Amino acid sequence: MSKPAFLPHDHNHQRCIDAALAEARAICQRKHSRLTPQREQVLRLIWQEHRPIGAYELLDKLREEGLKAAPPTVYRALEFLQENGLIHRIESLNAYTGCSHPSEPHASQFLVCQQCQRVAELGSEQIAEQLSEQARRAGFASAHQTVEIRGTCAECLRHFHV
Amino acid sequence: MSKPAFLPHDHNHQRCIDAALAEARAICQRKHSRLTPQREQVLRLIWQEHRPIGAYELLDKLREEGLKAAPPTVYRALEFLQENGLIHRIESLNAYTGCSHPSEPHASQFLVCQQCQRVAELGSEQIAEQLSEQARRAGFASAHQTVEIRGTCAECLRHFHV
DNA sequence: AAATAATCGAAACATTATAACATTTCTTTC
DNA sequence: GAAAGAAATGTTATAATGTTTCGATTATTT
Repeated sequence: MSKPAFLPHDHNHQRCIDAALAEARAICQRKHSRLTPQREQVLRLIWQEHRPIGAYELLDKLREEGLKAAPPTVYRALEFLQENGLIHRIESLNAYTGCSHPSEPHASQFLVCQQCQRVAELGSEQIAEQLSEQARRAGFASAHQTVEIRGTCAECLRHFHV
Repeated sequence: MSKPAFLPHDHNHQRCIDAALAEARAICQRKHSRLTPQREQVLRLIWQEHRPIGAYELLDKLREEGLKAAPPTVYRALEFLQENGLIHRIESLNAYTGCSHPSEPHASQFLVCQQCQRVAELGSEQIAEQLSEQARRAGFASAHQTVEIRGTCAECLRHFHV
């Protein structure tokens, strides 16, 4: 995978959304996973935000779009999207964000900006390896890593002199 | 700091508890932080478990010990203990665990066993450094790292052949 | 002792997540 | 294309986690 990237605040985000949805459709078709209209709608709503979005925020947006949805509706969609690698859950925020390169399995470490709330994936296999290795030295067999770094992104550093 | 350690399942845990409480009292005295009876009680209850414990579990235990406690009682104590580096919050479990070496500030990565629910601290400055460095290359200023590895500890690997 | 700050009590409320079970829709098989 | 089975969705209720607010109490300082 490529380098981590916080896109400029003013980039054309519609392109991100369109690309993400197209990629998701392709992936699900390949895997015979059923990206139903509802699931795609949730994925689109997630991508429409620039920042991780909570389950109940999603629920509100679904309702704004006319769907008669209850919490399980959202959580089921989120579960499907996670299982298919299309979104990530940010544990430290209880929120969900679109995966920026869902086509290949990858290590995922997250940079979470405290100013603008945006998230970027680091995706360093090296770090993932090293974590697994250090764990192994303690006799521990790693199954899944949660790596989230809070801080300030480059753009916010410039703007706010934090 | 020293090597990460899952102690044997059958170690004398009372010693861990006593040592942790003694160290906590010393630290708080040094810092003029007020380790009140309630706060110490919460810390003890956390150490009495071998695994991370949730806020509401703690609440139940406080009540079992005769305290008339409400959620804020617990959360305030947890906040104090965290601020003073005496406990850690495990984000992926929404639960709290005693810090195994509170006297010195340290990097903290956690190994979380899915079988026995116990947690060990990795404490690798090297990994912490590397994460900060990778973030910095993306122009990102790190403030806090959450690193949690789910998997199976050595003892559970032997016992359960997972 | 009075003033100030820190801690605690209590009630209400807010947020996040799941359980249980009925119904509908899609897919497969005949 | 009809029946059977599997997957997805609807619905209601509830569990689990976390916060706000405000008043009372206790500790510390002056």
